[in-house]
Amino acid sequence: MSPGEDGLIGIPFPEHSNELLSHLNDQRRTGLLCDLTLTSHGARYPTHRSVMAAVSLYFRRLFGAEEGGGEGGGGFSVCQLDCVAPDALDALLEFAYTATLTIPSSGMRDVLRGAQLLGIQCVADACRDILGETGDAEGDTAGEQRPQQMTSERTAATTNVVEKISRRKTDKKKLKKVGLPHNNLSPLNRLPASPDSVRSLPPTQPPSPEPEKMHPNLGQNGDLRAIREPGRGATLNGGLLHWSQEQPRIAHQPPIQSNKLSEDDDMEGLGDNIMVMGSSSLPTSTADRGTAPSAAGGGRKRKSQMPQQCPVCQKIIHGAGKMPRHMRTHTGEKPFQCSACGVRFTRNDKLKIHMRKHTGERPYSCQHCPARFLHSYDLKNHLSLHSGARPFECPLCHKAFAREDHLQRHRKGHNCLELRTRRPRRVPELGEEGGENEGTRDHPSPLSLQAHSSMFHPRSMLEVGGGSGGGGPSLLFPGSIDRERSLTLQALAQLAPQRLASYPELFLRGLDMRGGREAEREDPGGTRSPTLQRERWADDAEDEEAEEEGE
DNA sequence: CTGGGGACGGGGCCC
DNA sequence: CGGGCCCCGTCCCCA
Repeated sequence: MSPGEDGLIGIPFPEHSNELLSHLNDQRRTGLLCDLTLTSHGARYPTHRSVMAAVSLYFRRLFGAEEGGGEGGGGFSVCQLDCVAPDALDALLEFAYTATLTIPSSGMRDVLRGAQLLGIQCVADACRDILGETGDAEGDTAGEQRPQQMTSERTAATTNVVEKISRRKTDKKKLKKVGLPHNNLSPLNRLPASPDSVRSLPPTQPPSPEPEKMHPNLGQNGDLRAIREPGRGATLNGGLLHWSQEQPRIAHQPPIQSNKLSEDDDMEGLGDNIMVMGSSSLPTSTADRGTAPSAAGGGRKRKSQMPQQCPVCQKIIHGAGKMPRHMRTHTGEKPFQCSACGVRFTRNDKLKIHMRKHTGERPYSCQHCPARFLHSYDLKNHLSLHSGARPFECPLCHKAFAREDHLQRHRKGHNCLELRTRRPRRVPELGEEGGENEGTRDHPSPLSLQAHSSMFHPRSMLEVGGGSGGGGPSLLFPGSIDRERSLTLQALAQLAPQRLASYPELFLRGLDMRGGREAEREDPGGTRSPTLQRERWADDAEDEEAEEEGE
């Protein structure tokens, strides 16, 4: 962008907001400049009125009313919130100052209650989502009306587990679109419980929810994503916040000592009263990982390091010493700063690569042309240009791409409007029967990509299943959505006959958010691989389609 | 819309 | 066990 017409130059300071929040949190911890004290059952929490007003609709109204009343915002300095459990209040305050919500599963309800009372919409949404109380994709709004007791531990565990699935890399993209959770405090039309009522320890009257109606395009995890991964996108810099400092608050729920409680385990573990953050102390062997997919896929060697479970996002982090690195994605801490340009990074190795830009070092050179690259994968991508290889083919229009992400973008953007009329030519050497040769992580087979996620896109299915039917034409298999849905539900029964039958929407959402590749990676060659399932469904659908064409 | 570069987070391997 | 290094997949941005 060129300098402004009027000569004004805007100099962005991307880290300012992050550092600001970090410093505010420091002030809160030390009690510096705190002008508001929240109390709950005797526990006192010094805080800042401005921060609370920024994050809580309740406080915003509370202080706004005061100012309107002529006190200029200088009203009371102590607010008794016995209606919010101390632990929940602590978690909410932590969220307010770090954009990261860290709570044990057992305290989820308290936090939800507190978030509702205080009008912290995104937190309430996240808690409801995890507890399975959100209105689901079928428009069930009963969740909000459902008595909390009606949601059994099993249900909570189930939805929790599924939520783990959905809380994946796709979050980053959507988070960036949504913005920081603080920013996501959308202007509510309805007001929270009135300040007075809250001050007088009022009923658990939800301030206002209906998140899905307010952000129909966000998906049910929109706010949750923002909470779970604050460091992404807008790069909230928690600054001094270290994950280890948060450990005490979850000390009663130690990370998994061993074993990979991965998504594939989730499916197995449904109904086993899994408390995600606590997790059962599973045996160290891999026997409980079901069919030991590593043996089936012949994939990479199982690393010896103990996997650890992130207390924030419950993600299993493999590899020794990787947890601090992962936690920086939550805290936004970027301790590695470029001495040349000041850009900060969460990891030292990333800074090192970044420094190549300043040194001019491009260690990866192409053997066929003078091109040189900063990254090895750039060279890899580049080499595909020389080879002309386009191994990633769109199953619908058969357009080939050299890069997998370009194919994904092609499909996600619904850029392909040409419907497949027949099964594409298959490359013989790839092999297609049985899925043994479906490709490795490093060299994914194009065949494995044929089953695109939208083959059974939950949204489209649910929309159609919701009875509208008359909406826009489906991009795939027009007229066969019901068939897809049935196939999907069929597969659901295969995946988890008893446990998932009641939660198809959650399962579908999880698969949708998760992406097949990741799932496959976690269950290579396993029978629960969504990618394989998709392939089967796709093949089934194709077979049916071929039959129809034959008729 | 596509090709290409860059950023970012996770995993494997090694010390 | 922690950390460095490397590779990978994914996403975003720009031309």
